Amino acid sequence: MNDADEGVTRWRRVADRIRASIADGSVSNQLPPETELAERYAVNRHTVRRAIQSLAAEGLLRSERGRGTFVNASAPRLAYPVGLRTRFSENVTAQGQRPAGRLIRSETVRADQALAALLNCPLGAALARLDTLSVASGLPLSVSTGYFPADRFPNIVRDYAETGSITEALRRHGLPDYRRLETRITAERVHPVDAEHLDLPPDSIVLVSSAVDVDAEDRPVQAMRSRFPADRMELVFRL
Amino acid sequence: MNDADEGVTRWRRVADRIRASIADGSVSNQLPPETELAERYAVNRHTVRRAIQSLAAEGLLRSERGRGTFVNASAPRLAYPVGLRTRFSENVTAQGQRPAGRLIRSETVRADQALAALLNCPLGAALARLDTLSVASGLPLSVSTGYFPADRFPNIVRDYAETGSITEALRRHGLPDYRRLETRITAERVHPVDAEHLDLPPDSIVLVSSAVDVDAEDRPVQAMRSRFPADRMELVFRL
DNA sequence: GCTAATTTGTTCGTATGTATA
DNA sequence: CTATACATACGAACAAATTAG
Repeated sequence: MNDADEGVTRWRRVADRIRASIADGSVSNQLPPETELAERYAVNRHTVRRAIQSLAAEGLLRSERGRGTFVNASAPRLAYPVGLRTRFSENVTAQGQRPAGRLIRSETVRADQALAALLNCPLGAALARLDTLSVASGLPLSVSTGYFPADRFPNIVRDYAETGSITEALRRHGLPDYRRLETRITAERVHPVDAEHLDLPPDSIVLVSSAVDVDAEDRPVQAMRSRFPADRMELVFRL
Repeated sequence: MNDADEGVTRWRRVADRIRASIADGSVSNQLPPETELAERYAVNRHTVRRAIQSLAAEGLLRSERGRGTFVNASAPRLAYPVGLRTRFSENVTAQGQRPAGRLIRSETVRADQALAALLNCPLGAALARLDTLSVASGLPLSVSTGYFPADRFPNIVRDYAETGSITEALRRHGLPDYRRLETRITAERVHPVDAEHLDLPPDSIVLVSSAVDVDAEDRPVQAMRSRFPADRMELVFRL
């Protein structure tokens, strides 16, 4: 406890030394066991664990029970273009992937204040809620919750289940085209249910995209809220 | 600890009970002390701390040394419009806030592969790197790292330091206007240095916006990478 | 396929430091 | 100044998952 203490806690100093050993390449893939690190840095195993936890929270490390602690390989993110005519299937096929949409859940709900405002419909109006999972080449890319006016799109659930495509389901209701009005982006920790569908660890980060699509007459068609794995995806806006 | 164990760890069960006590309103502001919770749930104080840590990571709780543990009030996110002519100062003033930009750090670097491609300049070209902090009404909104061709904007650092505005600094170099070419959005855990500047807990989430601005002749003016606190901000794209 | 060793995860106990009321 | 409350740190033991033999 006497060496250049500087008021920095031990676990931070351990974390810094681990970070440095990765930066200078002396550790590239797997870290030594916690017990060994504890001995090397002359601290308790708990202190090492606290340091590793901190680095894992930054995304630098990843611990696997029974196996060890590993340096995270940072794979390039998949670019997902968002624009006036955002279509999932077009985006994916443009990158040489096989798209697929699967219905997770559906129900009919009443429009609350927020949904009524977004969809420009009366409070309490019947809405079809569709929870869908988008997959490209076996890798889950997003889970989306979409709300559609039930009177205008009575068979949206069946049509989506049959085609796996919102675009196609809407076309069957006589809507040849629609466009994106506005997209709001934020990020948060993944909801446990979404983590299951997206095959993500429970402390992962998701990009949350909230958007409204409108038809040619500017009437709202759907309000949707999509969650993307932040470490696999990048949303690209070209203006 | 024999009741319906289900193989769920104790700290998770404690976390669930705390979450429930918040959801049903029996705890609205401050949590009881850790020692009291430990006694109430018949577990060690460490187990309570592990549960609280988990809920804090979700953003539900916030611990303050010497004071206690509090339920986080979820404030509505500040909307930050992004478009062809994204200007920090205009965005902020439009919402009745007082904008301010402060220079954190600056240096001259050589363009690596990625920067050369973004800025359409030779590999190894001199670039001015500016790290800036944007604040509105005392609340830090973003940290940005911008790269500018050093030959074209020799005094960018001084001009920014004097004006606190990139727009104004570029104007002084004879560039009356510029526009946003493309914006790429993803999210990640905050870097410790950024956490300091943004006044964020070390495990927070930041939205990362990577963009290139170009002049009227489509020549790249700056490549920038901005980090926004995800729990305070929402990026809005209107197309 | 089974067992033992390895490695991370959880839980207790105890003590001390540091910020706040 | 004292009491309270969260933060750090050590030690010990066992559980759970994986790997090696």
